[in-house]
Amino acid sequence: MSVIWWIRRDIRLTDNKALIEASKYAAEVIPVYILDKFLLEKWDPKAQKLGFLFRSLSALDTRLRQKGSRLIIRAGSPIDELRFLMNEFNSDKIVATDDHTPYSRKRDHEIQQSLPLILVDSPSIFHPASILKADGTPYTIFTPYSKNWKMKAQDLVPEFQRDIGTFIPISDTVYSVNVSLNDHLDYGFLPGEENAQNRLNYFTVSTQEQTAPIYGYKETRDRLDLDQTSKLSPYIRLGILSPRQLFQSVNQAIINSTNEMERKNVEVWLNELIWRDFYIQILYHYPDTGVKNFRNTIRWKNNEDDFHSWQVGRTGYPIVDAGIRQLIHSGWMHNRARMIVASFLTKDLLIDWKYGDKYFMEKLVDGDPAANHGGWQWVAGTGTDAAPYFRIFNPIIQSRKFDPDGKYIRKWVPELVNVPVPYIHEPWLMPENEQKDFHCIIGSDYPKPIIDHHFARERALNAYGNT
DNA sequence: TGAAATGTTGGGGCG
DNA sequence: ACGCCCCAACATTTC
Repeated sequence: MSVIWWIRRDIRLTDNKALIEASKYAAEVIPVYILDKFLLEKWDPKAQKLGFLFRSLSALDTRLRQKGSRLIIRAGSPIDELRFLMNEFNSDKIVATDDHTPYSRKRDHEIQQSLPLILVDSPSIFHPASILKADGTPYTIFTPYSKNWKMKAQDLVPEFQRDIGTFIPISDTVYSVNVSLNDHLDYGFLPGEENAQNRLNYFTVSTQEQTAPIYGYKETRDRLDLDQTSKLSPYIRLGILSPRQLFQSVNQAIINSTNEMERKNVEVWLNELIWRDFYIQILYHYPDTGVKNFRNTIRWKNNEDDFHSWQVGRTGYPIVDAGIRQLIHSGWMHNRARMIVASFLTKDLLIDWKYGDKYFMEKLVDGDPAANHGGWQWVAGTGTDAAPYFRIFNPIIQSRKFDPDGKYIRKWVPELVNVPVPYIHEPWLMPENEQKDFHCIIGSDYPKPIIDHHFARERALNAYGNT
């Protein structure tokens, strides 16, 4: 008898409770990843997120081969594939890390009706059902949630298993990977556990030469030109890093901080991990968070031309277009840029956040339903713990504040590469002769703004205020 | 994890 | 010297 280790959002050997659990049931563990045809059909086959996934699977396969095993990848309907695999490998159990998205829960529930699927652990640090208000209902406001989270975290022993090493026995059946790993580029994110561990180490552990970026996170995280964020999200999204290890790294960084200011910086990043848990539990308790507003009804305009301009990064607002193009070209976007482009779509263009949510999910290598729905609803002012409806980002002010020299803009919007600093945030102000001098004619080389922000702001206040 | 409008204060120019 | 105005700088409120 063997046991199937069904890998989903836990593409790692380090600190994998499902793998440890699986190895308790049988001497032979069969590592399996199933490309879900229901999800695959919806995805652009050239999307970076697929490239990153394939390469991460490939990296896991390499690690498994070093241990005398290998990864079996199938494409199809999970329940059918699992049934085939159980027959082929004479398995009597399937073990997987639990997942709390509505789709995963429905799928797993259906599978459990006919197959012995055992779910353990969670992709969040705390299980979504484990942090509740005194009356047993879920939190819908972040601040009290985070207080409770932090209190519970004091008792949490953040220990993780380095590697389960020789626990994996040989599985000598060889299957071919039926997806091409070479069609996809993964750009900035190096796949696999080793790269993920290196990045986590770089971000959280200081060396003699330099202080770890986490100790400056509070001050620099919003700067688009400095790019001092952790860049861990794609690894966290696929479970290439375990949530326990993230928690332990943060704790260690707090212990290692040399002063109050450093500790405060680390706590801001810790807060981001708590936001992630918060939105995972929101989606768990309110499964329609992705399809309907948590609060408020907005009369969207949903103009198709406007949406298209936004999608391709041709709104005429450099900071908005830079963000979108970073997403298109790298599969990732700086967090500050995400807020700016999201505010522009929902408030300036009055386009339903669901369009933006869907677009982000298609493009982002770190696209996670819970965080994405939560973030979009927050910006749109329709969410659980939403930004007030009148909080409308001014793309010019944001640009000046967080990309003062236009370095980020010039990197992603090459049409503007010669535009000098005084005009970089609002190039339409350039006189015609300067447009010629800088090889950037507004209206042909680079678009005119598709909407006037001051007009758009008033319109948004009306649309939001009258609901 | 905003921004604009409005209010207040105080310094400097100037008749 | 004085009052007046302007406006920058900052604070508060409003959307």
